[in-house]
Amino acid sequence: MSRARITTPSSMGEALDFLRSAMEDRGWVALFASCKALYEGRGASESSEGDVLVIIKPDRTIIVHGPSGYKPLNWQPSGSAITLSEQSGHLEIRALRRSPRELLVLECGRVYAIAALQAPQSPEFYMYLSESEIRDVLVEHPELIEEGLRIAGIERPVEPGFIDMYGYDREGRLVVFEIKRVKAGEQAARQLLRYIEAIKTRGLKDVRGILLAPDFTESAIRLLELSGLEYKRLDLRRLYELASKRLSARGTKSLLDYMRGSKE
Amino acid sequence: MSRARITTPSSMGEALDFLRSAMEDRGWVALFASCKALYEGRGASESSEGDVLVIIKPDRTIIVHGPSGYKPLNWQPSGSAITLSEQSGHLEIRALRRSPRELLVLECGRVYAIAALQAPQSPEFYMYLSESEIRDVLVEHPELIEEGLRIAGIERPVEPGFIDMYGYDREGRLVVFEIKRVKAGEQAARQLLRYIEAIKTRGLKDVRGILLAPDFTESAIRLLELSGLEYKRLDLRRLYELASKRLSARGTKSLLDYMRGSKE
DNA sequence: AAGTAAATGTCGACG
DNA sequence: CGTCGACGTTTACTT
Repeated sequence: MSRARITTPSSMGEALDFLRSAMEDRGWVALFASCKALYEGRGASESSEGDVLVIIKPDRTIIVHGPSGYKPLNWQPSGSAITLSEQSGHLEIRALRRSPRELLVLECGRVYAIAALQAPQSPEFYMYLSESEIRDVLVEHPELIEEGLRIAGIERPVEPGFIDMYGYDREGRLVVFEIKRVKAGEQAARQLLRYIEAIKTRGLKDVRGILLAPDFTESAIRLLELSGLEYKRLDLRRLYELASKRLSARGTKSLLDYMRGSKE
Repeated sequence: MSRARITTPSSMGEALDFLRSAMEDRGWVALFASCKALYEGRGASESSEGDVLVIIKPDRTIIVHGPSGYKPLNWQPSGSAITLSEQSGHLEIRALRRSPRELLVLECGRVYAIAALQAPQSPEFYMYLSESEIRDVLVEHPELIEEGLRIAGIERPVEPGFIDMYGYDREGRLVVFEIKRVKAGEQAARQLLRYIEAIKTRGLKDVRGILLAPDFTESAIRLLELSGLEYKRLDLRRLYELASKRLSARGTKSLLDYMRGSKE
């Protein structure tokens, strides 16, 4: 049996039946129709009838797209209660959200086509780079952090856990790094602080600690400055480029290869 | 004949043909597929393979939705140049935006279902051609620009961005083309000039630059003549006729398909 | 749960 | 082509 089903329904009853069965059991629906939208909630809107693409996702997010532009004409977020019915020759789709109370009603005069997909396998979408990939790039390009830095090791076990990366600055002082792939919060700052204090209690006084992240929360910066620690913003795009180069040098096709386009 | 068409393609070639013809005349497309997404531009992202819904709107907005949430996983705004191709059993969809320079590449390993809707045929929209479609026609019909011209490549990255198209004239001189779908202004002329200067600074002196558009502003023409560049008016009606023919002739692997491949 | 800041924010208006 | 402001902003994170 196929996971995908499609139809160009010849009647509203047929369309309704198809939609009902498609929406059972985590169904996913794309519906081309001519319809009118009514919305009431935080704002209010009413549209004249026109061609739209209605998407219903497995999590019951509903999105109504017009023929142009990035933004949907109407939508209702995940978890809204969707009910289908036939009203005097029209297919009516209602999506109700409880808090805040918002209602979206679609009145479809004509249904051109419906496609449905069962039980989607979600992509493990990840943005930019993993923490270890960032670290690998920084090991090869310590100048991105500061001039004269020499990386000496990674994943070094210390009392409370593992130090992501460490090295020595141009004056020979030990520098300990904590790397975060996403915005670093107070948690990350505290983690670095613990490592630094653990090292200092072992007698090594002249230690620098630097938190590396694409961004920092206010509270993280406050704690770092209070504790005499440092932080340095990472340019993820730059890191991404270098990581791609690294990977393509190993024969893995990366986005940069696509961007290079045709070569002669 | 119905405005809507649907298919659950049994091969990538079939999917590609369906998509190509669906994208004629400001068509809409909804595509259920398992695919991997690569994006680089203002940000950068990469996803593992997973089920997504790809929407292509009549204005060439492309939106990639995952199985949950309001926000798309990836997208490219209206007017981006969308090209379709088959790459070693994968369906590849590329959407290129020039300013800011952003590229989205979708590698679909499986295509579950495609639904397409033909937009209402108001006369002005009937003649709609995207920049990439104009370029594709010109690649196959360089004689529309001048006799003896040979097109050598498209979407070539150069310092400031991407060259739309380039080739060699009957005397073997390199010719760089900038294509505009609408009336070309000073901006477009400057863009071409930047490309030409970038190439000249690399040592290649004998380069021609030609701006291609249905019309030109006075200031654009002034700048072009001042800079020793050329311009050539495009006959959109003629291009449209050829584009329609191109798309209706399916299954024929064109030069474009080879050029889109990363190497020869 | 409420408040705050970022986003590939998008989108429109205006100089 | 910039900058400014609004958005049913959404989303993630802190309090």
